[in-house]
Amino acid sequence: MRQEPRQSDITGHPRQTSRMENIVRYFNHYLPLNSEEKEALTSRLVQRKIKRKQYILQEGDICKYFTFVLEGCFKMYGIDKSGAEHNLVFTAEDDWIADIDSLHKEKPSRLFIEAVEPSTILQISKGDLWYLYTNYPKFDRNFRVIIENKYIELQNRLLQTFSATAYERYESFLEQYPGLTNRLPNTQIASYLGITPEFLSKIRNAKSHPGP
Amino acid sequence: MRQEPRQSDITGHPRQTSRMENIVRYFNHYLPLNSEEKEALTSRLVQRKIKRKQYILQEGDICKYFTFVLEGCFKMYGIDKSGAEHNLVFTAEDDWIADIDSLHKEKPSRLFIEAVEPSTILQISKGDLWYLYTNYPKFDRNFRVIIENKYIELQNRLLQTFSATAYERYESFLEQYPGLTNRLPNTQIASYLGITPEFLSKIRNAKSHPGP
DNA sequence: CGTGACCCTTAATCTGCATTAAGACTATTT
DNA sequence: AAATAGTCTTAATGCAGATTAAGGGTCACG
Repeated sequence: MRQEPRQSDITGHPRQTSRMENIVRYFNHYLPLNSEEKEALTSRLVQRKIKRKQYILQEGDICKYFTFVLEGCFKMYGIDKSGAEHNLVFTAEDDWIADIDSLHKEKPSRLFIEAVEPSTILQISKGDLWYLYTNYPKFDRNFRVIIENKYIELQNRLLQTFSATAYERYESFLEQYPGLTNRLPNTQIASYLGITPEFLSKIRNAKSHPGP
Repeated sequence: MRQEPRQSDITGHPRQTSRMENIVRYFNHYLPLNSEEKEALTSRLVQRKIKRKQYILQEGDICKYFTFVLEGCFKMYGIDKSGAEHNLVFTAEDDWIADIDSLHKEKPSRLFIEAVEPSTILQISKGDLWYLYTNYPKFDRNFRVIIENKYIELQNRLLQTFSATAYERYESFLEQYPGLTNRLPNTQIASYLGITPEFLSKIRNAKSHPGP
């Protein structure tokens, strides 16, 4: 049913060269950085390649980095006491991911952040980020806006969770993340929607064979 | 069952005097303001008294203000297509409330913000807030941290919603908001927990008469 | 190229919570 | 002080989605 080859298949062998320009371009959507700020930022970023299923944060660890995704896709999830995973967010290209609670308060995280595809990321440590905040106020501004947008996303998600059925939430997911639908297995989408894969299967079936 | 008199009963006739010093004290928990910043902030705040059940934001309106609660309590909620309310957050003394989505993008809100007690608030308009951001970088910083904390709160709430039963969520609510338990009717708490008042009643009953 | 680790689906059964209804109690308004 | 509107509880019935089980498909990797 998954028609298109995955991103990683298209790309072939990703080059090992630095791709800091992507993050600079990203900031142009907010308050663009001048050359001094660019240098301050890029000199503090570390580029890493992450394999599928590799963690960049595990439960119990303290989140040390704010991570920018250049390529690939991550899920951030918690595990309940019966062992089931619950996806809080997906994060793909040109987006940030971190457990802000753990990062800020330097307390052990209750979450995992795991690559669902082979990925390339840029990471900045908390200390370096704080340095940028203190010395270049524009970063305070830019990250304020980034967090605000993430807050809005979560707020809409929470409202949906309370006020819509699983079927409606699935429809919304398809509209909101058309790019991710073909990249993620249904088990992951089900976990994001707060239902079981079996029930998602039922929903998809009902959708393609609508009753009288 | 509600033993203690409400805040408003204790206070009697609240004075009409300005209480800007509360918000200045609040900012001391973040980056404290110097006298110029205090003046810039307080000269842009408007103090208002709000009656119980009065709205400061209604669905369809554009959210114009960031609101600081001096006294009283508000709920922010959405209404689903069958007319049921779903509380996203409660906001009491020394906390901020706004529909950030509507405020930022100047689009009609899908939410209501309503006083659940007679309240006193301070409001700053979007334009004035943007002025502060632009001219006093400390406000970028302080509001970044405020939003981050609100993001953390929502993230924890979403995780709980997915991974805990209604009974467990009720227990958490009691732990996390002991001060609000006696101030809010159970209908409002049920709406926050994502259940009906009837089922909350059942939970409370099971809690006080635990089976064998 | 085979074998195990996922993944997808169907179907039967089960359950947490909703819905509906109704009565008692309690605030708030007049 | 009465009228009204909101609140709390109990109980019967209903349903969305979980659980369990099982069969078949597909992909990664030795």
